[in-house]
Amino acid sequence: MLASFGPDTRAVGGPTAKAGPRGQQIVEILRGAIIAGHFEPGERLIEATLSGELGTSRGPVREALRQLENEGLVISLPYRGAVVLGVSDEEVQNVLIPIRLTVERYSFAKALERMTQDDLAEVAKQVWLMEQAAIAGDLAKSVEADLRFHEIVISASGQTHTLQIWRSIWPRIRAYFYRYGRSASLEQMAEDHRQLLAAMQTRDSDKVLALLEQHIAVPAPPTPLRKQTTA
Amino acid sequence: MLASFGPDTRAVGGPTAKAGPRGQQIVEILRGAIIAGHFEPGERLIEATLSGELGTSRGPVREALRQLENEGLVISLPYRGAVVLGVSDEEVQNVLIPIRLTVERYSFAKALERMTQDDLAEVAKQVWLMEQAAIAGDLAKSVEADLRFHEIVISASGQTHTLQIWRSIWPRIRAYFYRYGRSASLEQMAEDHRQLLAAMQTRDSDKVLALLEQHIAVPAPPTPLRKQTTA
DNA sequence: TGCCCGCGGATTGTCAACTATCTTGACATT
DNA sequence: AATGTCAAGATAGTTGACAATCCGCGGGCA
Repeated sequence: MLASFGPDTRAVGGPTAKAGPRGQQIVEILRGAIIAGHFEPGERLIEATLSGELGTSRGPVREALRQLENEGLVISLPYRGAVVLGVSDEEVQNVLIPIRLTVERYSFAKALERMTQDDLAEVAKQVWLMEQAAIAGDLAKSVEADLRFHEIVISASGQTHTLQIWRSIWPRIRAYFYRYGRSASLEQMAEDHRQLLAAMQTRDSDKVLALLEQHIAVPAPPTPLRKQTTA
Repeated sequence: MLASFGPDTRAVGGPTAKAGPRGQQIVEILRGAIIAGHFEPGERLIEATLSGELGTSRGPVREALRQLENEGLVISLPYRGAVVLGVSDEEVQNVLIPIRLTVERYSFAKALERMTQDDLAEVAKQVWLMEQAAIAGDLAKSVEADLRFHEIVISASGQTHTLQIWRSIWPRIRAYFYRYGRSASLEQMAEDHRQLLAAMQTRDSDKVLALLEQHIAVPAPPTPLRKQTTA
């Protein structure tokens, strides 16, 4: 056990992780801890232990582990507990990122026809937040705005499965970049999204898709330093 | 409620669906019922009702609904229950099938380097079962062998996330083809897999990938008869 | 008439205790 | 020395009762 849950434990997912109608908070706490590297790949997560540390019963913890399993951050072995999964360079390059591209290409194209001015305003808000976070050097807030930017657009496309798949892919990619610090600069990130937003405002489909590919395509080639296996 | 669960209710997933260390059977029963169309898209699934009909408590049913949610067959609304999801032609063509292609291309290429003779023998067994099922006109058995064929190969590739993603994509595609009867003939299906197996035995990567694309690519263009929405 | 408010039913969310199953290690057997 | 067997501990799986939440509906009020 590498992580500790004090009262100051924060999910990466939100500014005030306290919000949440149920023990969904637990999902965010655990996801944050895994993505931030407070758990090592291969580490075991035991329901009873976690529920004790989080001050709740096993029910919500159980549910949280199920969701993390769907997000690919954890795998649960019957009567053995859940173990934290790693992500290999290879799978990110060959599977996760191509899938993300497929999902987002379709979503953005679809969303261009359907987004209202209000939707675009909401997207613009995230870009602004991202710029502020970049100036402040706040990685967590940048990532949060990034997440929302894409989720707003994909939601606007109105395609249930597409959104659901995106939500199951994104945390793994995020964990990968967090763990190996392979992110572009915050400024570059904000700039990418600003251009994307500008193109969306003009409803220029070709331009949007070109920017999108560029944005999602992996910023740096994999450096085969560690032989990272998935367990 | 359109479905009834008698003692003869069978999951599509296996010959003897009784097997299973836990109420995982419930997942298979419900998945089978949804895919077979015993539930209409939009129909509500209530934990208490299902647990009563299935002769168990709400816990296992709850867990089953979570898994079905990951497989995209169901979506669960807090304090409102779970509802059965539909799949649109558009999402299948533009998202689900491209993702399946990405996953399987990578898996087959990877598996070619790693599969043992025993693995290939197990694949050959599925082809044989598929041929027998085709002769007998047994759709369920054909699909079962199809499932295993691909799962064996993807497992052999040893990529955790890839396998997990495939398992979350496949049920939706299966539900789509079941609902709209868009499958190729059983004979054609068996033939596809026989050729695939033959190419794999020669470790001819180009040939395998070419056959794979052909096999997965949608057999017929979507007929825009019903405006099928996802809920 | 039209709108706000609160009450009641329906449904999931949470909990603590109980049960089934697996894993591990010690010990006997060959 | 290798292997089979059993018991104890650890862990998830299951259950039934209770709490929290949401939604619709009907009555009161301007």
